[in-house]
Amino acid sequence: MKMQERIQKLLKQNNLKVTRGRKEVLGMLMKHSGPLTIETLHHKMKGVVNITTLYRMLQQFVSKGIVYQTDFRDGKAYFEFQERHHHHITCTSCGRKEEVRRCFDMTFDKVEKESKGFATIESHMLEFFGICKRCQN
Amino acid sequence: MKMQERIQKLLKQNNLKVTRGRKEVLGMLMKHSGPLTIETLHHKMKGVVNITTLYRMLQQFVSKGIVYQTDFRDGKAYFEFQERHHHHITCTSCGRKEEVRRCFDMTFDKVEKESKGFATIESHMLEFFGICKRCQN
DNA sequence: CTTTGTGCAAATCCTTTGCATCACC
DNA sequence: GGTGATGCAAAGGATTTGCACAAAG
Repeated sequence: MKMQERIQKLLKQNNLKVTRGRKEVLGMLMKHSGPLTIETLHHKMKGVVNITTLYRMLQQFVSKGIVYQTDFRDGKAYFEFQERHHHHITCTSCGRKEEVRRCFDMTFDKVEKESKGFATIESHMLEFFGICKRCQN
Repeated sequence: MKMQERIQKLLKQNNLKVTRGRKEVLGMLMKHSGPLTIETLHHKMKGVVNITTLYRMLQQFVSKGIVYQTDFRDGKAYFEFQERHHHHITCTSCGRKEEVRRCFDMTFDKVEKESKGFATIESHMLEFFGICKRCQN
């Protein structure tokens, strides 16, 4: 399936109107591998969407589960398209990031059964912090 | 070992001077179970430490691994003493939080071996999001 | 034509910085 | 006494809100 088709379907499935802005932003997130801040995304989308709209759009995407929101302890939110679910490791010295492909979903299934007050688990956020080889020297 | 003794030792081990503010903040974090925002902590510490100092203190504690910093996608940082390492599940509807006691460290050890550009993993952040039983009805 | 999305400007909230003073070791 | 810690005021960034207008279904 072509990307544009896929985007259209994704939006409709989630009761979101198919607007130019949403198509372009989702497209950018799909093409770009790795987490993006609103600021970076806004830069890439110059003239397409206002930054306020971007905030509102991403909030919706996250709540619908289309986009993964994460945090690297640097005071801003990061967003990434959920192509194949994965995580990251961030260097606490220089900020360099590497993708962690391993998926823990099987392990995490147990959490759902053990969380008494909860009906369902919808998502999780997992980030690793360490020192990269370059910084260790 | 008494709490005050333990705090003193913890600070010295990490080359941090033993000040009244640090002792009281660490003490509060140890007594309180569950993650606290700076704002809440500041409220509890009224007259003891300035909010700026609190920010600086917590930054240090986190970088030393004494305190666990996490994020619940609500725009503020949360801090918790690392008594026994654990995680949380947050209701995306009402914000209710439950402790997730299960520890995944054994599983996560594999990540270290697989992260080519990284020398060590120092910490990780893991949070679950879902719907609590109360909100499901 | 109704509902939902968007842009703009302003407001709000969280966090950091600079600098002078103070306290621990 | 010297280094690191603290307080205060101000600055800096990220995110949200209100409202009028525009676009999608």
